[in-house]
Amino acid sequence: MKFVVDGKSIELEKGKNGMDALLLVNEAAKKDVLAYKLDGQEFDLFHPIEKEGKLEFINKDSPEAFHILNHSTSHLLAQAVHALFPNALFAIGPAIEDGFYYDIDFGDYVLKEEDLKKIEDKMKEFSKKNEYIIREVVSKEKALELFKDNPYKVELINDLDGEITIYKQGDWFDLCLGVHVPSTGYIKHFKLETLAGAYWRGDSKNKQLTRIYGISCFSKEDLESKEALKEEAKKRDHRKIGKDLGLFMISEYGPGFPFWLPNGWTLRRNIESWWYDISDKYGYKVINTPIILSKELWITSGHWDHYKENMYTTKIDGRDFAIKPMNCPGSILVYNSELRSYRDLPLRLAELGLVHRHEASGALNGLFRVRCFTQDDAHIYCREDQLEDEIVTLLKLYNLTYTLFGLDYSIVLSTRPETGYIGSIDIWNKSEAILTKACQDSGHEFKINPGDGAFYGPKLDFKLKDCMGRVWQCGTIQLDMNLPERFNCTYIDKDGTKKRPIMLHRAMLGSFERFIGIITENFAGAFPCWCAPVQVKVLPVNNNIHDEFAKKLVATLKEHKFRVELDDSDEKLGYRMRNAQMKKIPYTLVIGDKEVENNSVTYRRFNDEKQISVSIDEFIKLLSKEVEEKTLLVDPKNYKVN
RNA sequence: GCCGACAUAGCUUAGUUGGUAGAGCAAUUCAUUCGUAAUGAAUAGGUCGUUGGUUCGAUUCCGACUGUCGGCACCA
Repeated sequence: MKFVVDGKSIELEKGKNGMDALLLVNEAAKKDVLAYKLDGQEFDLFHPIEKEGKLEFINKDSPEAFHILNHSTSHLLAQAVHALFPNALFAIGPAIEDGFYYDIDFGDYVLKEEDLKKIEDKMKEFSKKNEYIIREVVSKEKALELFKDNPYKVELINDLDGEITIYKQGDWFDLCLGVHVPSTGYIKHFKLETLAGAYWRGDSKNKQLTRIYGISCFSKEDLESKEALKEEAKKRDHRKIGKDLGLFMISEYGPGFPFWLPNGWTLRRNIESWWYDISDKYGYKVINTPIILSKELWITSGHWDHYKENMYTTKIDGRDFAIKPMNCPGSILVYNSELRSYRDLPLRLAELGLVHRHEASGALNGLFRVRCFTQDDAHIYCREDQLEDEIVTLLKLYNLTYTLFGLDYSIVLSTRPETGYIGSIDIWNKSEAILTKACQDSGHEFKINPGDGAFYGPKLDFKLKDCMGRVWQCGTIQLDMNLPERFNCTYIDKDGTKKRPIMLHRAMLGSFERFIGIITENFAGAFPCWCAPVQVKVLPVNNNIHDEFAKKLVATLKEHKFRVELDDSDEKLGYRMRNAQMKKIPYTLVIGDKEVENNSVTYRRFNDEKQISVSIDEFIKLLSKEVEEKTLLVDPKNYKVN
């Protein structure tokens, strides 16, 4: 057999079943090879091959290796569970982005957390045996016979056509496509993490199985660093930081309805104030529409048909009303309230719209998923010839916004679904072309999801990546050919005829609740000076001697609209400094004899031990500049939470 | 909504064959007035989520409810 390795062609003698040849290659390459790729396709090390091609090794350092190892670990888990619970029925056990899981039907037995330890120990036993993981091709009939006692596997097999493969290790075997590590001895450093419920085939009509999540690494260090990353994420949890910093709370009297506390509301007001500024600058007209509107409006918009189960309703004077779950119909009523000329377009109506949606109780999650939230919504009504400019400007605006909060992002374009769409193909094609070009020109990471658009138009989604590498979907830009039709929106064109405007929905932050949750975790609560709830803490060294000066300083800073607090409590300086640092306040000023004498301040910036003395005027200048330039307080990527 | 776990002081939490609870931080008072991440002492603070049941007796065992957490489903 001939392979190309590192650009060189090598010839190998084929062994009994192909594996010897590859083990030879392995030997020759002197690498820790788990599997290989031939012309880009992955194969097990023991998978016999007959053809020539470009051969690449998958060794432990390659990006595919983690996936393969975790997949094999899920098999090891199944082997162990089978040994301990012979009646358990196995469904599916794939590798996922950060580990693996296996969905198992334990019958009437309720698996306990303690059982995980037992299973782990059993897995270690099997790992020590270091059994080969052997791939075998069987006929569909043979497969159905082998798995006849497992209805899940039978269902899977019945959906399969062509080659059916099973993988054997010792006397355990499982239905699987592969690829796997050569033997169970490769699986050494793993942990079973959590138990969860999951519906068979992801359908809530089906039975719920027990899902065991785990993670597997090639070295102890890797496993530990992955665990550490999770610990780090826990420390940044916005629910914890929200409590520590007094940002928000959720009462049991209002599940999913957050309360904003003074610090959180200040933070939000600052972001809102920035949002109003940027909206003015980018030519938006800001409006506000009622949160309760009659049911007929929601019938016209189509929301009633689709989402009535998730809408809160009420009766007023015997007439049915609903609390708005979206702002678009309100915006459209504003658009339709006047006769519009082509000269009026583009009309950009923005709104901080408070919406309510009845989310399932199990979906609620801190500020990330709530039942009442404020969207930074806008609806742009424009002519077809204006669409491109609008999109290009929007992309600029989005870029500026996400950069401001230290968030990386990528763009996903979802295009026309195959069926069930409305509007002319012509407009779909044109707008998709405009969206594609604008995204490509923006130079940002950009992907297309063909057929994933809504029935009423194509959309761009913005996937934000925080410093922990987690991805959040916040911003969207959606073209809508549906609502302008339903509400009969028109404008009078140059030629005096009525035309239908194109409607764009857009939200950058998505919702303030969710977005503040995300940036709380991204910054770990160390918000940039411009939006930080408290910007400056003033600490007099001796509150008998320096208090007067400190109070005057606080008053001066307040005159300059800074958010300042004085801490003249009866505590040592070190203690008060500690508190200020723990509250992640950008600047802590220490006022002692030196400062009083020189009419100066000595400041310490958050997360920095340097002490710098400057005159009060210089400090004001410095702070103003930082607020003006909206500098990040910490680089989220490098900031380690205590 | 579904599967599972959890619920003890403002916060973090200890509390096993069932006999009504301890601690640290925070708070209050007193002393201390201190130069950059925790000064000391004292005091107060708990229907052990709610509610039924078992029991002579329940924070502890069982059930229901509410809420939270980890997932699943859902997310216009």
